[in-house]
Amino acid sequence: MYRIGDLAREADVTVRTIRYYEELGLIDAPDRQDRGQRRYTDKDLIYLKRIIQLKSYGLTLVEIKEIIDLGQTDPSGEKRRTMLLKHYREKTSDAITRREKLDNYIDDLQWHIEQLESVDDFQGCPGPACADCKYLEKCRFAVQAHKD
Amino acid sequence: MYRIGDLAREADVTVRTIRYYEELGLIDAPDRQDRGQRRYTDKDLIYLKRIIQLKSYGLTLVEIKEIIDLGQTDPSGEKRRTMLLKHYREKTSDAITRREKLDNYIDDLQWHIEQLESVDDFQGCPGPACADCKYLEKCRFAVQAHKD
DNA sequence: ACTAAACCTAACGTTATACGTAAGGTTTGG
DNA sequence: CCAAACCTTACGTATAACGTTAGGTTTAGT
Repeated sequence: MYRIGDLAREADVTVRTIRYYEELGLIDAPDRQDRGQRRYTDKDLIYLKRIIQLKSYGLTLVEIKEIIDLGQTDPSGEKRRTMLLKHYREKTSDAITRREKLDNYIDDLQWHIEQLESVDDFQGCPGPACADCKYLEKCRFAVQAHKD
Repeated sequence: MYRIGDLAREADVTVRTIRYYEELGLIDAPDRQDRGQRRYTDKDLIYLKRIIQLKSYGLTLVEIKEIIDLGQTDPSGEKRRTMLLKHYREKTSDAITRREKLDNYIDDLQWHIEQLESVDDFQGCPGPACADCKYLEKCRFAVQAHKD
């Protein structure tokens, strides 16, 4: 049994954060001892840590709630399972999209680094130096690609 | 020569956005015709598109400004080149870190999907069903890994 | 020469996220 | 018994990236 302060320490968040998550419905309102203080179990700690982990993946609290809510209702329906799957697959493809963008970004930085290391007049960019820049194609592509 | 509205259309942003970027120092204040309207060149358009591209990579306007500022000063110093390289390398490793997190997230979603597809009592999770869940290890790891 | 559309500056407003913080009172544990 | 930890309510905060008036000026086409 943890008191709220203990739970906060274990999960490395503030007490306010825990109450806030409860308010949002991210975690269940726990059992209360006699006259009112919250008491948590290990299971609660695991849930909380999962939330924090999802946050570290870049999800917002609202998105996390969506995921949690899907898992909460209707203890065994097949429809529900299907919905969950659909939802997870959407999340996955969103994430993959973001990943592709990140890859582009890293690639972009990469050739800028290469360019900096190899090009002489690295400050005249873009400018006359473009004429014989060996990264010209990537550069143009990078800019043009934005047009969709 | 573009007027601000033309530039906005070409880059698919609003006029306000362009003025705002100028305010932040992301783009140069362009030459003004006689009595005050902004006139832009193709070079300006390229700059603007590059900014938009960097935004699409998930950078904030402040981060974009940092990158731009580095490229602005001191037209030929070697120190500057070194700094730029350092900065770009930092950005790269930040991005790689983010990509790793994204990968974890995708992986996480992936086995949740697999679990949903194969586990019977997918709602008793976590709970007694954990005892013979074949994803137990990943699950525990996912939660524990958060401790750092 | 006229006029509607486009432009100008200045400055306040907006939406969203994720809590922080203060106030005033109650519970708990050593 | 008392300080530390807890409780609720509710207002405050910070940042981001523009949106939106308001009130006036410029420009381009007829």
